[in-house]
Amino acid sequence: MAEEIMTPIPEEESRNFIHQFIDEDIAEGGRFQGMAVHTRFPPEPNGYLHIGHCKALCIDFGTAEKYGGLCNLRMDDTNPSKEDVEYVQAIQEDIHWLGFDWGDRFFYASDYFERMYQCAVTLIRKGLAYVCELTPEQMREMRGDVNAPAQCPYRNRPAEESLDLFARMRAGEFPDGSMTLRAKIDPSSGNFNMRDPVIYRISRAHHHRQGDKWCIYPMYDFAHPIEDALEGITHSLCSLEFEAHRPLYDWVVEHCDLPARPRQIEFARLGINYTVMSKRKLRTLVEEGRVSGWDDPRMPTLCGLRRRGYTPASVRNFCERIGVAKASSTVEFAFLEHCLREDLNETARRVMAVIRPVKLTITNYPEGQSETFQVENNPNRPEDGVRAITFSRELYVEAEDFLETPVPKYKRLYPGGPECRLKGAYLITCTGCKKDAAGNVTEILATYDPESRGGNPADGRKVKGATIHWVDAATAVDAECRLYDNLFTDPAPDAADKDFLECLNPASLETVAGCKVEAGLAQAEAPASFQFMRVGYFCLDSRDSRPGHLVFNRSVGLKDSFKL
RNA sequence: UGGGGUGUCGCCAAGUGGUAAGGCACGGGACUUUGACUCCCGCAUCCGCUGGUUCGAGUCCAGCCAUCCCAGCCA
Repeated sequence: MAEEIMTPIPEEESRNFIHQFIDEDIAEGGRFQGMAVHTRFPPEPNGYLHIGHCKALCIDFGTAEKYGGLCNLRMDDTNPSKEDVEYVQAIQEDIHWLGFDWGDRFFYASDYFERMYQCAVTLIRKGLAYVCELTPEQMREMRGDVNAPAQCPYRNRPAEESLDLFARMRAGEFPDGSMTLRAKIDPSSGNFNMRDPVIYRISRAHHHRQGDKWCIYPMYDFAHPIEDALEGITHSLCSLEFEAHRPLYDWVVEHCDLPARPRQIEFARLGINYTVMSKRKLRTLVEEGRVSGWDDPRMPTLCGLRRRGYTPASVRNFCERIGVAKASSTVEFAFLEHCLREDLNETARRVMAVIRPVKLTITNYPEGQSETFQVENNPNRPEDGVRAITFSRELYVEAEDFLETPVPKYKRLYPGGPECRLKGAYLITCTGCKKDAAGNVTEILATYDPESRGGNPADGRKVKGATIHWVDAATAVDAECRLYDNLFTDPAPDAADKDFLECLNPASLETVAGCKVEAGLAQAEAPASFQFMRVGYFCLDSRDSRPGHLVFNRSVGLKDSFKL
């Protein structure tokens, strides 16, 4: 039992700059010394989660776990005009699919509206907020510039007056957009977020949970730190674009008499080449019908990746391995594919299917005869068992596995070519082919060695040719395959000066009919991923579960199969 | 322009003053009942640039260059 006496190699502690900050915070003399680390994942329910959110999820949940703390799930629903319940459910499902668990800590920012309102009143009383009647245009004009501070004729409105006006804003006395509550901070700050930012606006949009209870809604910069503080969050991890908002975050934390003092730390969001990640752009693709929906297998959404055959483990592993830093980066799609291949190679069942079939006749195999072979489902996992496949005189093989005149180094079927192995069956030698009037190969002819059952030659000789996949023509089932490729042809469709719709890849979806698959595969339960002999990985479409409808990841094909 | 960030191999990314980890990609080889997988080997004399401090700098200092974000009553 050598493995029992071997001391386990400790997992390499993965550390990033966030961990360093937290270590300092909880160390003696730190901001949160001795306290438990508490984080949160705060999606706005205005779209589906994508793989970029998985990175945030890994950071939020991962950081809490690393420090033995907790991570809350919170819907950041402070802008009713963009949000919808449809997304709340989908977001939860996708997070669970990835395997993250928020326990009973599921919250809505909108549940804090009353307390946020009280915070605003507190600010007004302290002389730190005032009701402003400037129109959006006026406010923009009066925001000032480098040399000129912002101006506002209402800035010195007495607290009593603002208190009254703010209460009447809430009561619905004023039309949308006519007034705002502004924080009184610094009209001449170089950071425009601090030039008396709006913290409440009037909007009569219907809220998906609060209904029409409110007609004033808090702005993100005001609401978020309050949400965090109320939940006892110690570390509020978010993406880089909020960096310039941190002074405001801290200002709210300091002046609203909150029960906790959370700290915001920013990290670079995920970018992947050949794809777009912004919700706005993904929404455009859906709304313009460029894809079939948020769960189109070409989308980087979690539901899309799921239909494409990605496993939760592969997506999470990808997000763990790309690291966490502050330098904005664009990870190569190839790395995501690698993570999927790595997982599927270990866990996926192997199965045979022929995408572009050509008949192969074993001329010396008795007509009418048939036999059954037992083949392993996964050579890496014997516990996955075996399945039975039938074999007879007429088979189908991949059209690209035959060439009438071979190219250099070709080691598959061609007249006079090397002995090849039909995976799990017999050794065969190509003797010729039949063609139609147009010269297309319609049938490949070969002879087999009866003394090589299971692919093992009786004399133990080495096989020079390749091992190729096949299906029995008598029992194969017709299937339709959808082959997916990158949605964009341009590596950087997200680039600022580009119209990302112009970069769409017209060949991102190819439907191939007339594929031949093992009978068992066509009956399998969706969703499941399979490794497809030599050509790639595919899964049964989890949405369209009709037998024989396969999603094939062309771009996640087994690497480097012989190219003609 | 003002404010806030970032610049280490084609792509991520370690590195916290002592002489450039790792992964992906790529190239070569071995092995192989998936031309896959696996396994070996190779792949930054150099860390945006220029100076400076130091016995010694990717790591400290100064200047410069590049690039990203903000300047919504979005988040």
